[in-house]
Amino acid sequence: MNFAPLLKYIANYVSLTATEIAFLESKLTIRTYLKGQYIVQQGDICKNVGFVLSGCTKTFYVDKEGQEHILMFSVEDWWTSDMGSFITQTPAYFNVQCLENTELVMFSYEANEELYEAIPKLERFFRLIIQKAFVSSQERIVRNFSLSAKEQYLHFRDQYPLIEQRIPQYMIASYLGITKEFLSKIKSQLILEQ
Amino acid sequence: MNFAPLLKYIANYVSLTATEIAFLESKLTIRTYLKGQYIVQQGDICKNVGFVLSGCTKTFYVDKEGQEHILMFSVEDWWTSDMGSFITQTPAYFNVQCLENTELVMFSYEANEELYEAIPKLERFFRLIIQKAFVSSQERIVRNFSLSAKEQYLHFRDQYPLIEQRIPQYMIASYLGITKEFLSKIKSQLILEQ
DNA sequence: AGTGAATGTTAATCTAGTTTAACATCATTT
DNA sequence: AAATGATGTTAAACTAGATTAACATTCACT
Repeated sequence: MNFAPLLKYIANYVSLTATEIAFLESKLTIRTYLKGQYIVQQGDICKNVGFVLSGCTKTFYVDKEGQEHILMFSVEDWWTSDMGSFITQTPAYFNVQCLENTELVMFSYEANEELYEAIPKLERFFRLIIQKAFVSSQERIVRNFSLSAKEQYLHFRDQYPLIEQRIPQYMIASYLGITKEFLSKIKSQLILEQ
Repeated sequence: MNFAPLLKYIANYVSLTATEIAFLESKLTIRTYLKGQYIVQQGDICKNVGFVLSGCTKTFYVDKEGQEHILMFSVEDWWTSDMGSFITQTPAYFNVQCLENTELVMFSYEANEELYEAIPKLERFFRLIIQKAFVSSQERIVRNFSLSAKEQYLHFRDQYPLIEQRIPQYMIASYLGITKEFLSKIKSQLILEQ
């Protein structure tokens, strides 16, 4: 059970005693999924929030035309879940699927509640990371309506250079909200421009 | 000092004792702004999160072309601030301006920190409301790339029928990420369709 | 009541990004 | 090495929404 990356991550926000760490670990589980497996499917109740130890997932939504829209990718040291489903324990709107073999630390709904009761510092920890997630979600909304597709792609490439290498281009197009054909055009334009 | 709407709102999430309420109130201030006044300007450090008692604000971003993009409206029982600036105490990205005379309960950064220390239930409260804000921000991203402008307008009208009455149409267009001319076209189409 | 500013409408022209469809490349399995 | 499926490219035709510009309406103030 390798909780080290999670503990290091938490230590950026709050500091836990040895006893608290032991209690925390006792409430968590580690689970591995194979490439292609679903962690959550649209309509499920999302029972866990996962912290990625290794691998990569995509969170996406299939619209009424059957089109897939990718909301986020999660790699090492990121979180993955359908937060809406998790917090209200109602059917999920999103799918979460593994793009690689993926190892996760699982925080179940019940474990989270117990952890908040027992260790208020963890409530602070989650408040802090959700605040950050909220802010970056808002920033993305702004980018959506103030940047062109090309500018958004450049921003993505800039901000997540490592993710771009690991993920097929048509999924990046879906994340950016454009077609794979248009992303291909943008990339060939960028090559000409250099 | 009329904190009643705030206390009622908080009671939906956590229950406070009379002593806790007294302490909370001692850390808060109420401030009124006139229509047109700025609560936060791009570049300021956002010192407060405001809870709207009455009135209405818009949170917007001015892009490099000078175009204004409205991220949210806040009316009674909603929150208003530049959350990114507030949590990191760095210069704001957004402007917050009053669309009506507006009365706010102000939570300063320092007050918030003291409140979290003194009353862990308030840390829970903020965690819960930020979780909700994060989820609705994600839902908006999905709508942005899976709905047409017309569908997005109908969704807005459905979800915020009262807000639509109070706000000029060109600001609603800005919120939806379309031009006022196109929103006008959509509305005349909808009238024909009936 | 009349004037100017703010808000809203209409229509023509334009463009960023979509759709469709055919083809190219790459990786995996047999 | 051939075959299959997954991924990526190119180009032509199309469309949702932007831009521009002229005009209409409503509001707020003297």
